[in-house]
Amino acid sequence: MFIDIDLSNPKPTYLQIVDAVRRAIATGALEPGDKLPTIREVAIQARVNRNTVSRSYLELEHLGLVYNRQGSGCFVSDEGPQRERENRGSRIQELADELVLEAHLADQAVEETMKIIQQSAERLQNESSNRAKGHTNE
Amino acid sequence: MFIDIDLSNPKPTYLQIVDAVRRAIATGALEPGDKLPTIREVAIQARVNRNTVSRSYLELEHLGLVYNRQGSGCFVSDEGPQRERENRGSRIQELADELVLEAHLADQAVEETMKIIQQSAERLQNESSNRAKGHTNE
Amino acid sequence: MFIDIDLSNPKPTYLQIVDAVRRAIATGALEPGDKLPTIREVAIQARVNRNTVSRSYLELEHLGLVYNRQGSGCFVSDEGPQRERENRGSRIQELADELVLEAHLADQAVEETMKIIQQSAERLQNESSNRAKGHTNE
Amino acid sequence: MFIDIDLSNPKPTYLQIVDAVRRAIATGALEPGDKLPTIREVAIQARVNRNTVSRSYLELEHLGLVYNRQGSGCFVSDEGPQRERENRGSRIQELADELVLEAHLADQAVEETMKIIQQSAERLQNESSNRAKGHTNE
DNA sequence: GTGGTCTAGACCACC
DNA sequence: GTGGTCTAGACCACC
Repeated sequence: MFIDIDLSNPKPTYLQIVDAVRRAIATGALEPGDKLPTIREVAIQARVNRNTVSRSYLELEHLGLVYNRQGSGCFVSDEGPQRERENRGSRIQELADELVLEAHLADQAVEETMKIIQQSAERLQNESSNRAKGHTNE
Repeated sequence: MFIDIDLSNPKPTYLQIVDAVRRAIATGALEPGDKLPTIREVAIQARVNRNTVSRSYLELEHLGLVYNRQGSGCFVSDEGPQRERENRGSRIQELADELVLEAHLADQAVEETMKIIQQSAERLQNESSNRAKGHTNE
Repeated sequence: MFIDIDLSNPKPTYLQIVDAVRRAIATGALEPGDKLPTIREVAIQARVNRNTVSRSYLELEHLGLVYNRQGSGCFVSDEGPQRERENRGSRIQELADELVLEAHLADQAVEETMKIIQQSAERLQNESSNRAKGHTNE
Repeated sequence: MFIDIDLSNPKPTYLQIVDAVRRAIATGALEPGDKLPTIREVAIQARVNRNTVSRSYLELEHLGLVYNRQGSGCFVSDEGPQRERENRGSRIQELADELVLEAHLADQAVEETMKIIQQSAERLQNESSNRAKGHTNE
């Protein structure tokens, strides 16, 4: 699990780490019982302060996705993948509602919003395939 | 500029006021240099405490949309309309990107996401027309 | 009196106009009884909204430097130059105190602060002489 | 981090708290990811209302120095120390430029401005040492 | 009259 | 327990 921190991203660093782990759990890259990289390892790899990673792991524990065992590390909980699916469904609804509201306030037609979604999806598609190629060549 | 506070709305009161002003700036109802209603006026009209309105105006100042002048009032800044457009445009883009990412991680087809958007827009439409009827019957 | 608005300047536009007029009064370019350019003229020349200029003139009246006469225009008050001198003395003290405090908080030696003041003064000197040349060639 | 509120200081209490935290970040006493004392703790220690501290923490979040997490606490952001340096550096430059301009308009020689800075610095020095003695005698 | 600050006390959401 | 929001009421600075 490589975590790529984008400092220009307005999203706080610790949440970017949380998202990366959630994604790994959602896709099955991390399964129940799997050990996450140590805080120290993530800090070095992502070039952030250890405190920040510690904060991310605490957040993940609060979400019920992992459990931290002092001395041994951080592990994906048995309920992790299921919780992650549940969290995500309501998150999607929230985002959709807020997006529709903002678009409405900007006097944007629903069709225009749909177009932005479509373009965003294509961009994600391209990035994914590029990343796949990049990783192959590493 | 009439501000209608919806107490059943989970969005905090002070943010509902912020949104109302942002909308007025976005639509051109409020132009650079225009004076906003005084904090006391808004408090009475919207039936909220003066402190709550004060917090909204502070937030609007932090967004660079207005400036508050002790002894004179609150005025739309020259950069207000432009900032508002920028803020809103980038906010919509951010939301769309995050929505698409979450949908992708949930293995949701783009068509499904579109459907959720469509339903959310219809729900907003219904709420708006119900609110309009309510005002007519008052 | 040419007013040059710098939109990239964090200082609000209306305050930039206020400062320009104060400067003109301080230097004697505007004397008691002199008529200021009309709001409309300043708005066109400085490329800002008329509301903004209106706000600046109101502020100048509050400072006791000018008086606005509906239908005839805005004039420098008799007490203008003196009030301006008084305002400026206390303003300099305020700025010096805040500068020293910020420098202290940044662990900056007084000598370093002095150097910054010196450089700023030289920069102002250069700008002034350049502007003088520019105006000669106009 | 002990926060000493000076009730005789014209600077608002909530800004005195903001300054104390900024200082801690500037000096490295608080590092990215570090948890600030809770709002309740600061309120008790500094003998101010919880709302006042809450306002300070909100301001610090607007400055991009910390992030507040409901249920967890307030943490220094990864970009905190850098933002703090930038904010302070540009603030000092702004103040110096404005001071020099005001002094110039008042026909004040640079030497005179320097003297005012020097006196202000000595006054601050005396206040600090008096405050230090006060604490020793408590 | 205008916005700015502060307290006391309450209730809330998330944890 | 943590921060977030809100009210009621007070006093202030600047106007």
